[in-house]
Amino acid sequence: MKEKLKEHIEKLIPLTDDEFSFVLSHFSFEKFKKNDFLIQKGKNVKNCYFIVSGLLKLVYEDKNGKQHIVSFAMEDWWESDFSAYFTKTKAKMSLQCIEDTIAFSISLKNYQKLSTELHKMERFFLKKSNSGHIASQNRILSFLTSNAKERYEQLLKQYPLLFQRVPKTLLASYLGVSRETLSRLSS
Amino acid sequence: MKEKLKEHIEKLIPLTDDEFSFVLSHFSFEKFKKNDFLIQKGKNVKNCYFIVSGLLKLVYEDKNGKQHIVSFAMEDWWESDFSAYFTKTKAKMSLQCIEDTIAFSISLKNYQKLSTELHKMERFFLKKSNSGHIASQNRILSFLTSNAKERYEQLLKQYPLLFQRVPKTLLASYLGVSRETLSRLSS
DNA sequence: TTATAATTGTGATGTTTGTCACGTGTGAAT
DNA sequence: ATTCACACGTGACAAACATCACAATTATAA
Repeated sequence: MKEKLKEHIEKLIPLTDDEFSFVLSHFSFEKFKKNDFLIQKGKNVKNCYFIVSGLLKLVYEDKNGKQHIVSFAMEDWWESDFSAYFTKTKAKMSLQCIEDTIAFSISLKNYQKLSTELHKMERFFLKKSNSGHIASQNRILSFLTSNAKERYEQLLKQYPLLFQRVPKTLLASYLGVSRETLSRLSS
Repeated sequence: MKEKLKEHIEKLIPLTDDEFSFVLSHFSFEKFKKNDFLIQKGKNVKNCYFIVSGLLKLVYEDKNGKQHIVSFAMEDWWESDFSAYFTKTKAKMSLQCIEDTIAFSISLKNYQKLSTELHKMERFFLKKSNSGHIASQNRILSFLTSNAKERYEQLLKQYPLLFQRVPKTLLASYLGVSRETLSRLSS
């Protein structure tokens, strides 16, 4: 488990063993069951999570109670309701397990402490944040340039495994189309 | 001009005068005319820009030659083709002036140097990147939860001034609808 | 000024997508 | 074994949106 986190960080920033021990001391290790909530809308967001294994959905519920999937979170991903996390406000979204999940969590206090005390980690978080931003921009682009069918095919290509792991309803919700339309696209 | 940048940074991170001088030495000051390109697709992306005044569009051109607006950039914004900038690859998007524009630019080398040598600035960039990520996620949410008319009204509410400054065609391209549909929404 | 291009609105029409409804199959729980 | 929730497909219809075409107005440049 520790190795997973270490290898992940070292893809961007090499760390000595002592440095990694220091890093690790800022995290907690947590296990969750299918359907558990890591973040619940309306509540405080204590942590940001690094997913070791499992699968989650970051979900926004609109005024009509309809659920929209902002993101799937899987192995090697960092996820949270970042807006609520960083500004210490109530969650606007929920983060819920689609499968049993193992994760490391870090509180905002520890995130800031770690950033300050180990410069390398601030650099790591910066790089991660930049790639998150770029990934979101690409998703925006897919909405601008592609119709439902094309977005569906892009998703298939990018995450072929996702297909067998999550119900089509959730894929539809991620793609921004109705369940029925997605069903007709597959045929 | 300098004051604009200083005030902007100090909204997040206080700086001494000496520190700000040091920061400033990493930037260049540039002026652009309407229709000028700051970034051109297919070319290298030398800089990230802080917009002092003016208005720009970050545009992606699809395989059919159709243009899609990923973002408008205006006063107090940071903009670039971040993916190409950070990975030193060719631009997939263009950044072009809609109006005459004044900006500070910073090269990747100086961005990294500044981050390393003045810890505060790495923290500043991290905060900026986080808010950029959050803003993009909100835009994704607007595609998931809202139809063209609602997205149009949200845009109006968020940037009322934009309306008089840019042709409707560009607004339509930002919203992901056709020019004609947008025109009919307004009435 | 004059010519030319860009911007905007609007009608007609077709495509895409959403919604409602129904049926079937599957798996989990009692 | 039976019940019940969930997942999935599909038909019928309505709504949203795109595309093509044309006209009028407003910049812009020669």
